[in-house]
This record gives sequence, C-alpha cells and structure tokens, in this order.
Amino acid sequence: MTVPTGRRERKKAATRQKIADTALRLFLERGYDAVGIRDVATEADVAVTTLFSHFASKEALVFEQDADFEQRLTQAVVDRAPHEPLIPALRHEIQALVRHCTADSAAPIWRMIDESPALRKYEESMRLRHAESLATAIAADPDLSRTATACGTIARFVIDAYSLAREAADPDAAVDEIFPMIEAAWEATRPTPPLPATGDDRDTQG
Amino acid sequence: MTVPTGRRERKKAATRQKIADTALRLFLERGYDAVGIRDVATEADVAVTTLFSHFASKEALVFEQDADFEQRLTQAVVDRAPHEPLIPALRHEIQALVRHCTADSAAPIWRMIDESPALRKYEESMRLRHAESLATAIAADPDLSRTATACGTIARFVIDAYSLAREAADPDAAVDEIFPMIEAAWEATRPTPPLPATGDDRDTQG
DNA sequence: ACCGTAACACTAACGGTTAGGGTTTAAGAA
DNA sequence: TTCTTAAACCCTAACCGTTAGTGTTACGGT
Repeated sequence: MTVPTGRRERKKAATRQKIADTALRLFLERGYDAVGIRDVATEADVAVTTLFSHFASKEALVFEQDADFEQRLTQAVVDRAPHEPLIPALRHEIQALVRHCTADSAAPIWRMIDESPALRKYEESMRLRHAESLATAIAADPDLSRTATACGTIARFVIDAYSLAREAADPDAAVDEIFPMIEAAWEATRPTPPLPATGDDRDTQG
Repeated sequence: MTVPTGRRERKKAATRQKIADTALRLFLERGYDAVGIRDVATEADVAVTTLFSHFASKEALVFEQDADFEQRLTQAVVDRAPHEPLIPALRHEIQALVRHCTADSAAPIWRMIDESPALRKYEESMRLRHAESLATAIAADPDLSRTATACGTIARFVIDAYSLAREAADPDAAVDEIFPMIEAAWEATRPTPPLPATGDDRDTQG
C-alpha cells in the first residue's frame, strides 16, 4: 500500500512541516497578528513564495492539523455497522472531536483562534465545507432515504453542535443537550411511516 | 420624533449613499474582484480614507442594504402576540426574508456574492452574529423558559434554514421541509412535560 | 463673530498575496 | 551512466485592502 516515498516527496513534506511548526510556534509566542508572513518564512528559512505554495493563506497555517476533521465525520457515516442508526454515530464522533479540541493541550491554539476575527472567519468557512461533505455522505447512504434538503439540514445541525459545544462552558453537557434536538429533527424527516409490518424493521432508515 | 436633520448629517448620508451606489454599480458592471477600492473611491469622488470611514471593509459595501436582517428576526420574536408560538413566527419571517433575496431584482447581487469567496465568508460571519442576537432574543422571552444552550441551538438552526433555503432550487419548498425539523427540535427541549392539567395551556412555552 | 469638531482629503505606509523569471536537484528515459 | 524534464525552490517587485498621520474645510452651537 505504502509506496516507498522518494527523496523529493520527503523533502517537500519536511519543508511543509517545518513551515507549519515554525508558524504555530511563533503565533503562540508572539500572537497571531503580531507575526507576519515574512517573519514565518524567514524563521522557517524558506521564501515567502514557497510558503504560499504549501499553504493557501496565513490562516491555513493554523488549521494544518485539523485537516482530517472532514474525513472523520464522513467516515463515521460510511463506516458504521449495517443498520446502525445515524445520529448516535455522529454524536459519538462529534463528542470525540469536541473533547479533542477542548483538551488542555489545545487550549492555547483555540484561544488564539477565538481572539482573531480572521481565524474565526476561516474556521466558519471550513465548517460550511465540512457540512457539505457530510451532507453528501448522508445522502449517499442507501439505508437512509431522505431528501437532499433533509440531509443538508441535518449536516448543518451536526456541525452546529460541534461549534456550539466547543464554545460552551461545559462541552459534554452541551452535546448531551443538543443531540436530542438533532435526533428529533431527524425523526421528523422519516419518509413514510406506513404499514406496521413484521415488527423487526427497527433501526432501518435511522 | 424626527429631529430636523442638519445640513451636515444630510451631506454625510449623501456621501455614504453615493459610495454604496457607486460601489454596487461598478461591482455589477465589472465584477467584484475586478473593481478595486481605489476605483470605487475615485468614481464616487471621495478619498479612500473617507470610504473606509463609512464602511468597515470592501465586503461591507455589498451588504449595505441588508443591515436590518438582524433586527427583523429579533423583532419577530419580541413583537409576536402573547402566547403566539415561537417557531411559526420565525418561519413566517424567514420565509419573507428568503423571498426578498431570491427575488429577480436581487438575483445579480446574490450571484455575485456566491461567486466571491470573500463575500461568502463575510456573509457567513454576518449569519453567526445574527444567530447570536436571535439567541439572546429567544432567551429573553419569559414565555419560553429554555436553557441558553437550547436557545442558541434553535437560533442557529433558524439561520441555517435561511441559508439553506436561499441556496435551494425551490426556496419555498425548502422552508416547508426544514421548519418541521426545527419545530421537532424545539419540541424536544420542552422543560417539563408534566401533569396534564386543565387542558387549555396550549401554546404556552411554544 | 468665534470656536470646536465632524467630515473629508492627501500621502505614505503596512501586511497578505501573486506574478514573473531564474536556479537547483530529484526522477526517469536513453 | 548521462541526459532531459519538471518539480521545488528562490528572489524581486508589485498589487490590493487597509490604516496611520496630518492637515483642511465648513457646519453647528455659543
């Protein structure tokens, strides 16, 4: 599976990593606004243009690590056991993600983000992208036959839950309070609750 | 009530209006990215610094008109009749707002917004602000005794509905589909559904 | 008539970002 | 091995949104 990576790719990855590490260190040391792109480039010993060939913007330097957020959520949908209901699976994953970024070790980074309007805006856009790919994943699941609108809506709600819980005083309690709301919203979209049949069709379409 | 506005205030308002009009015209003529701040200032016959004393950013020039969005939503909460349920009132207002900005006359502006990442980001931040003030208005209503988390969550959901409906192929249908979900989520937050009492306590806490 | 100041102008700069153009070096073909 | 190609990188200079610093004008209250 793992193709033996050539020297070129390794060097490129190392450059990228050095830039990201340097940037995060400087940002935390001196504050995001007090550090210029030229500072980061100089300290990482690369040209400014090289920096921008690895990262699309200054803000992207901060969110380097959380690139797998999107994938974790969509995989929580795709990888769940057959007929395992959707919302609890998402709740579990959101819970884990919230805990991850409210951990003490991540606190300084998120304080920095909360204090910078530019970083907040950037994270908001990220969330929208995540909501869209989550919506796609939900819509693609054959077990859950819902309209595109319903999938898109639930995806937004789930991302909202992440955002709200992250900012809450007690993140775990917030998740506990928000997800029943999402569950109720999702229940309200059941396609047709028709003929009560064999009785063991529980968990389908959930 | 209306204090006879002096010449000074009138001139200031005229300058602001001229800047906004000029900007919107140029943006629609040549495209948002193709028009620089210096272009707008020159064409409006003001200094760049004057432009920025009226508008906080280039993006703010575009959203000049929709400044009352926030107020309309909070007032839909505050001004509703006693014991009138919350969600239908919000639904009515969102419906109106969505229709307003999907009208043919507004189409070019919103196309421009959708095509510019900067404008999209700006609108996302606006929505967050709106959600927060809506949450405050809901939390302040004594008829609806819900937790701060529940109010914040519902506020987000309502703003999501606006955003999703605005982008939907059939905005009215989207509203019709999303608001039952929000209604269900809101129902799930009823504080204590206890003693079935006199029977005419409908509409309270709704 | 006078003064304080709000509104505006001008210049110059800062900081993120990009274009243009050149150099090195890894990777693969001859 | 040697040659060729192109990816990765460098440097310079600029563009563009935005702000600071510093006046100038003219309205409004005294």
